[in-house]
Amino acid sequence: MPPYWLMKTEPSAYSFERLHQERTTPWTGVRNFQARNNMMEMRLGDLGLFYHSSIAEPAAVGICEVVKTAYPDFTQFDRGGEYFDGRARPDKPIWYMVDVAYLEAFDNPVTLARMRAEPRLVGMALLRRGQRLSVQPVMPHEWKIVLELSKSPSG
DNA sequence: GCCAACGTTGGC
DNA sequence: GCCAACGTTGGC
Repeated sequence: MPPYWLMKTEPSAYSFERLHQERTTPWTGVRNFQARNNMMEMRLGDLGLFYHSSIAEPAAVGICEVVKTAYPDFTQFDRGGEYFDGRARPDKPIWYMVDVAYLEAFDNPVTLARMRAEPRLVGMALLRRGQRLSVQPVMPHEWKIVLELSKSPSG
């Protein structure tokens, strides 16, 4: 099991700043089976890169920690809500979520462009052509390199 | 069970 | 706003 993860979010939907304020949040709204399965593999204390997508400079901005392992995503039962799924039943949930907590912000956000330019990150799931998974595994060496990059400004 | 159509994601 | 990639849906 991969020890590290990447949590992708549009900051307009849920930002790292907001997680900082709230300290912890349920990771609701994941509606992709592979991403869900990744969350179901998460263990307490697992760490994740917090990634801001769909902005001018997409970037990993900090680190979050898994503080509650997978349990049913309540938004699937929220009739009329954005994430409602009529196929789901309380005794047969389809979608799961974990709780994540704010851990630390990077001194220097590591932009997607910078990751792409790093030869040692070739093969990272995030950089694979067409990769859209909102919850991804991160390999230990990739984790190390991203953290290393965050300690120095780019350019 | 195949696969075309459709919808969504997300970088650019 | 465009569009490539790819997951999902549904007709057959």
